Amino acid sequence: MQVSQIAPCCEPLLDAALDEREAQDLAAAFKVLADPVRLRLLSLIANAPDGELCACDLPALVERKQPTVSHHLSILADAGLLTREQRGRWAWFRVVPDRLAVLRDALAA
Amino acid sequence: MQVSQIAPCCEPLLDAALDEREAQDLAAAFKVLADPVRLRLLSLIANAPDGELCACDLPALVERKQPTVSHHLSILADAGLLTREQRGRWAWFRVVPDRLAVLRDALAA
DNA sequence: GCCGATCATCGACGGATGTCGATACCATGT
DNA sequence: ACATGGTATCGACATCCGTCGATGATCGGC
Repeated sequence: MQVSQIAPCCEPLLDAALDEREAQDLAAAFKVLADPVRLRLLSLIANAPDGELCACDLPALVERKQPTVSHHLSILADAGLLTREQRGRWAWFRVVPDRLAVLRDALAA
Repeated sequence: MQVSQIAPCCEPLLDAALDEREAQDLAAAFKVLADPVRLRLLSLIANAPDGELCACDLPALVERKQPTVSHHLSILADAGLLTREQRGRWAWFRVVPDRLAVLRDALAA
């Protein structure tokens, strides 16, 4: 999906008109959130017992096959919304709340 | 694009795990924002002198042809992010900040 | 060193989406 | 009534994206 790290790119939408590059960056960021599987992965990981979840459990939780889940986790991690930590055979993921805050600020009044 | 009105659908992402329907609704809402032309239209209209802009000026401002702009305006209006008012031959658009607030709340900590 | 398990990557397929020319619709002014 | 001009709709096209089977890479245990 060609994702780059979500970063503060511009004033809030309602405070100043976006130029073309700012609009592209912000749209790319929202595109990451514009998929129901990715939203569920984010919320499942954020609400997991210790704030982290093993990739091995996720295909069953979101009802998708393993390559599909891996694909979505990559997109979320590339955007900086998740961190990935390899522990033995297993990959553990945590959310990075600051990245969501960037998008929230773009929608501020 | 099959858009329905943006409405509060769920607890903030980080506060509770989304079920499948909530995730679909929220993803559909973010999909509306996941396009650079639509983001520019929103910010241009929000920052216009009287908070409104005539559709006739928009193709030049966003550098797209008239059918393309009309298409994006329809998507934004269907989502409830814009209101459309016909005045004579011209269509005037205003933003509905409350709808953006719904999405901002979904990203709250 | 081999095997099994976990996860990423590749390739292919189908459906969704952005774009725009052509056209239809509708309100206004002559 | 007609012509004009702004806007929405239609149809077509190219591209993008989600999905998953097959495969590859890597790690731990036997």
